[in-house]
This record gives sequence, structure tokens and C-alpha cells, in this order.
Amino acid sequence: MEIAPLGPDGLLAGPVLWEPDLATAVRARPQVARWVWRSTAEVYPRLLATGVRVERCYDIEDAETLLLGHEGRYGEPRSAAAALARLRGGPVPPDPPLRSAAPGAQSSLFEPRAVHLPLPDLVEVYAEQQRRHDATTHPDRMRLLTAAESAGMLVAAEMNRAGLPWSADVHRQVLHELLGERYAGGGEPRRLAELADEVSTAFGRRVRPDLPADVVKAFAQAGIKVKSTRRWEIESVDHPAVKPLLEYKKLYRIWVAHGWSWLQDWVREGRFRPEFLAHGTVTGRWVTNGGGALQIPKVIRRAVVADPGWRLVVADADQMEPRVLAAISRDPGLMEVAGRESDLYQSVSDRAFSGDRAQAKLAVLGAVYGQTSGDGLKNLAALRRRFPKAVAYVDDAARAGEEGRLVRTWLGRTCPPAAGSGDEATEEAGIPQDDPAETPTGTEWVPGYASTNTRARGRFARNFVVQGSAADWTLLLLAALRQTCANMAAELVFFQHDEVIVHCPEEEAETVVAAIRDAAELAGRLTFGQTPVRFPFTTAVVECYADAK
DNA sequence: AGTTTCGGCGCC
DNA sequence: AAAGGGCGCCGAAACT
Repeated sequence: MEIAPLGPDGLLAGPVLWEPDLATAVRARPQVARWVWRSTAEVYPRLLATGVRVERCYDIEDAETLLLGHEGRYGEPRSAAAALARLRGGPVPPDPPLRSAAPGAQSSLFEPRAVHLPLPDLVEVYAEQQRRHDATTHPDRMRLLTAAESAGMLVAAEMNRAGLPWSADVHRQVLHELLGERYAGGGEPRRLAELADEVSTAFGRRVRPDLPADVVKAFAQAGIKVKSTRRWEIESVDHPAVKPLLEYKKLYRIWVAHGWSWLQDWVREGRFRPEFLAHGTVTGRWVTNGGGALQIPKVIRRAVVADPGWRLVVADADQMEPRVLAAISRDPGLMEVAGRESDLYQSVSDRAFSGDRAQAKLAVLGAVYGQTSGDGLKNLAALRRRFPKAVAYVDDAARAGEEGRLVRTWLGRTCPPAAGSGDEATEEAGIPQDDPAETPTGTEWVPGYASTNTRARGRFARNFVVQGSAADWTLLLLAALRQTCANMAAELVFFQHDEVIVHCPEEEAETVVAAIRDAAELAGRLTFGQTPVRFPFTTAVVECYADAK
């Protein structure tokens, strides 16, 4: 591999060196403060496989994505090769298509090979990116963002390697308790078959509860009109089929999504190994590929069991979103309640909802998500009176989103604008687009597309500033926690939006608990600067994930 | 017959 | 009473 020494200005400070082996090259240079490379996801797993860990890195292609976003150029190709072409004015190569949605080991055979750049070219792109940081609204924050994101890439690669401790025996036991015996031939297990029979008996004819169309028809024949078989619509219906039907749906879900075949597919050698993908969404939240790792049902968490003599430190950020909203909006009232470690929803409720915590929580989340009706909306007025700056902050974001202006998180992560220009990246990101063909013209108001999508974009932007700023903060948290764990046997094994699990020897558990608390405070200071807002965690030291709640 | 979309629900 | 932000996953339905 090629190695380039960088000077204090981040530019090429000497001749490009050639090393025969990546791992050896890295191992031989412990003094390197930060490795700059094209893509952590492609480089770092190979290093980890040979037992080499790096302290810090700078991921050029991830930074390119963030910088392009900040510059309002969301749709442009984000590869290092594309960045170089833009720099030199040449034809810009399109990004390789996203990986096929179809899972399966073979898919990687057909993935296009990444374009590798000669090292001096890569350094040139890097140097230009450093200059582009300076042109952002808050260069110091943008540098922090790309650094934090790169750290997140390291964490993700390390978690992918570690895997989540998983007891197949316990999992099978849980499945048997819930679903009963399996029958030969791979059909429904006993309990599901029984429930399906109960549903059919209640309707007086054979009904397949896993087929929504069949269920809707059966209800219609019983004189009950339902538009769908969603739980919230069905559960208020007065009919003997409802109870077994809802129970069936719950268990069916477990069976198809986390049943025996899931176990077969995803658990090897006592570990569940999903692929964590940092920066998987535009808000900065991570996603996972494989095994539905971010949707492990509560009952299945009994199968997450620490190694003998080890513990799981399960840590959950308390009321993360309203605390983040307090930090970014600087609303005096909200900062005051977020400046305490006690239950924030209770404090809000004491101030604005005469003690009804549930109402307060609904109102806060409604404000963040852009609720348009129901109790949350009603209570929004009370929230607005007490915390005007906080509500105004998300209202402003929503308006900006509706008008197609750029919306950013605290550190500068930028929401894709609804270009209305057929922007593919925006489409991919799931931002609602107006379809010109369906936009009514010459009409004041028509129920449907245009206004619906505009409002949806507003809700997206409203949520983006909070969810995305929270993601900014959690990246700094992970980076700090990773730093501490580097000196111990402890390993980060799971991360889900506002929750982290560390697997460690029993004797390290209390140190890890303290490390999480310290990391949260440090992340708060680094991300938001001077702020009274606290970021407490609820931590539990357990042998089994299910015991954490 | 193979691929994409939909319905529903799990998690935050 | 009515139904909002982000995801992934599965089988069935709907498409080509």
C-alpha cells in the first residue's frame, strides 16, 4: 500500500512511501494520530482481521457526503474519484449503484469494485475537503462532525467484528414457549396453527390470519367494515375473532422475523453478527443490514446473554430528544428542566400540564414529530406558552423544509432539500417529492398530492433537526466511550439510536458505567458547547439483555 | 418466473 | 379519538 506523511496543515509533507502490507504499515507507525483513507468500511475490517486497531481516522468519502450535503449539492456523486474529478474539472463518474436489496452472501460477488485513487490524488481531495470545511457556516462544528462520523465508522466496523453475544439455546427455549412445537415440513408451529383455527372458528369459515385481504373480507361478511387489519383498527372491533387474531399477528411476527430460520441465518459461534452501517440515514442515525438488529423484539432479548464471567452494561439515554431540543433551541425554560437529571417529562408536565406526565410526553414528541391532530396537537399550545423558543425552533425548521431551504443539525449535517427537480439522492432518502404531473393547477386547494407532500417535507425537516442533532451527539458519545474501552477488555457490541451495550468482564462493569456517564457529559460539551443541559443515562449491569428493563 | 411494491409490525 | 419522524424485514400481491 501507499503511505503519505501529512504535515500539520494536513497536506502531503513528503514522498509517497510504498508498503507491502497494510497491517504492517499501520502497526509500524503508532505515532500516527489520524489515518486518512478513502473508506473505513473497506479498509478497516481488513486491519481488524489482523488484530490491528487504529486510534483515529478520517474517512474521505463519508466527509465528501457530508460536505456535499452542506453545500446543498446532495445528489452529486460522493466517491473520492468524483470529488477529484470535480476538483480538476473533468467528467464526474457516477457513484456505483447501491448494493442490491436482496440479501445473501453471493451479492458481494457482483458488487462493482470501488475506484481506488493514486495516493497523491487522494491527498489532493483531502486537502480540498479541509478548505471546504472552512467555507461552512461553522467550520469548527463541521470539522467535529466529520471527525465524529469517522469515529463512528471505526466503532461500526469494530462492532461488526465483535457481534452481539447470543445464546441459541435460550432463543430456542423462548421460541418453544411462545410458539410451541414445530411441525415437519416447515409449516406453522403448533401455537400459530391453533390460533388460526380459533380465528376460523370465530368467523365460521376458513380464514388465513396472515392474509390481510382474507381477514378484511371475513370481517365484511360478519357485517363489520374495516379498512385494514392494522392492530389499532382491529382491536376496538367487537368480534370473537379479534383476540386470537391479534395474538396470531404478534406471534406470527416473532416466527417469521426472529424464529428458527433467523437463528440459523444470523447466529454463529454464540454471536449475532448484523452489519452496522454508520451514517445509514440522512439524519445520521445508523442502520443495520441483516437480521433486523435494530428491531429485536423485547421477548427475544432473553437470548442476549453475556459470556461466562462477563456482563452486559446496557445504557439508555434518558429523554434524549427533548434534551437535544433544549440544547439546540436554547429555550430558557426547557434548558432549565433539561439541566436536571430527573425525569424531564415529569418536569415539563409539572410546569405545563398539571402533573400529567403522559400528556407532557405526547406533547413534546408531537412537537418534534409534527403531529397534526389529536391530543398532542391540543397540548402543543400549552407547550408553546411555556417553551416558546423550543417550539419556534422546530416550527422554523418545518417552514424551511416546506420552502425547500436547507436545514442543518447543530454540527452541520444537512437535510436534503426537496428539490422538486427529480433529485435522485433526495428520492432515495425518502423525502416526499411533489409529482408535477399530479400537482393540481389553478385550484385553491385539492386534497392530495401537493399540499400533503409539502407538509410531509415540513415534518421531515422538523424532526431532522432534533433526530439529526441527537445523532451528532451520540457519535461523540460513542467515540469517547470507545476511547475508554480501548484500555480494557470491554467491547462495544450494540448501538441503537440512544442505547448502547458494552460487553465486559464483571470486574470492569462499574468502570464502564462511569465511562458512559463521563462520555455523555464530554459529548454534550463537545457537541453543544456551553450548555446547562445534562445528558443522563440509565445503566444496568446484567447478564441478560432482557433484565435491563 | 423473476422483480418490485405493499401491508403489517418490530424497534427507537 | 385519530394515527406523526426514522428505519428493516417478511410474505403476499402486483407487476413485468
